[in-house]
Amino acid sequence: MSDVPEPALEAVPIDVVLAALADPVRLRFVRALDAAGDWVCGSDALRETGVTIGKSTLSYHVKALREAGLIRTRVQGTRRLVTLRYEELGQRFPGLLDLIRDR
Amino acid sequence: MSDVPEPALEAVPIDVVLAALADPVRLRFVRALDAAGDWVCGSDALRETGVTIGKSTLSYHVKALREAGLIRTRVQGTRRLVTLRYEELGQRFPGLLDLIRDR
DNA sequence: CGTACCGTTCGATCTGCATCGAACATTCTC
DNA sequence: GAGAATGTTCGATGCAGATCGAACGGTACG
Repeated sequence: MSDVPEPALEAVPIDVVLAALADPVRLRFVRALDAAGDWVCGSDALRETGVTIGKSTLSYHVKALREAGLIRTRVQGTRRLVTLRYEELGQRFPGLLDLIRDR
Repeated sequence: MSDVPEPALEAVPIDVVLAALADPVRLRFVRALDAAGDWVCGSDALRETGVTIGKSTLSYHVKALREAGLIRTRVQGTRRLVTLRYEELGQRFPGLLDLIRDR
């Protein structure tokens, strides 16, 4: 179980969220997570995006997204599963996820 | 009306908008424009933010915001008046302006 | 136990962006 | 027409962020 520590969304300013979403790799990654809609292995989600980056870079981006309050990370064996924080995001930043969905 | 050319909002991807808003100076500037709620001189809006940057830097940011479809620029004498593109933004990116309003 | 797998951390590097100052353009005013 | 005010453009610079590879740390599984 043991989740990776994450910030309370109330403590996250919109500035940080916008900065997190401004990176093209992270934006595509978040969209992939949204398409998955549930807990998913980060490497798998990355593969969906078609973007190829090193694993250290992915780790860097996942950390950025977690600290921006966008995703949650759970340890499962040798893997890390991630998911969007749908409920909390909907409360704190209503409409945010709708904005980044395909249009 | 709007003398300075601006993109059609349909042609602007959300990526560009997010990148435009990710800069702290531009975000504060947009908030100042939103507080004004109407055509306003960019230099005056900047003064409201309390941020002090050179005029060339302001020009650079205004251009970025315009090309991101967020603001409209009108020439009035020796000045440039700017305003948020409220109606179009509300249609193309509903909830976007609400997100960046104080919370 | 040893090995393969998945991920993090760290240092180095490189690129893009924000910033500035100087020069130029435009318009208003006297 | 001269000068002041506002703003744009351009070249140079500095810095933060994205990227990589190497080394390390757990965990599953033979």
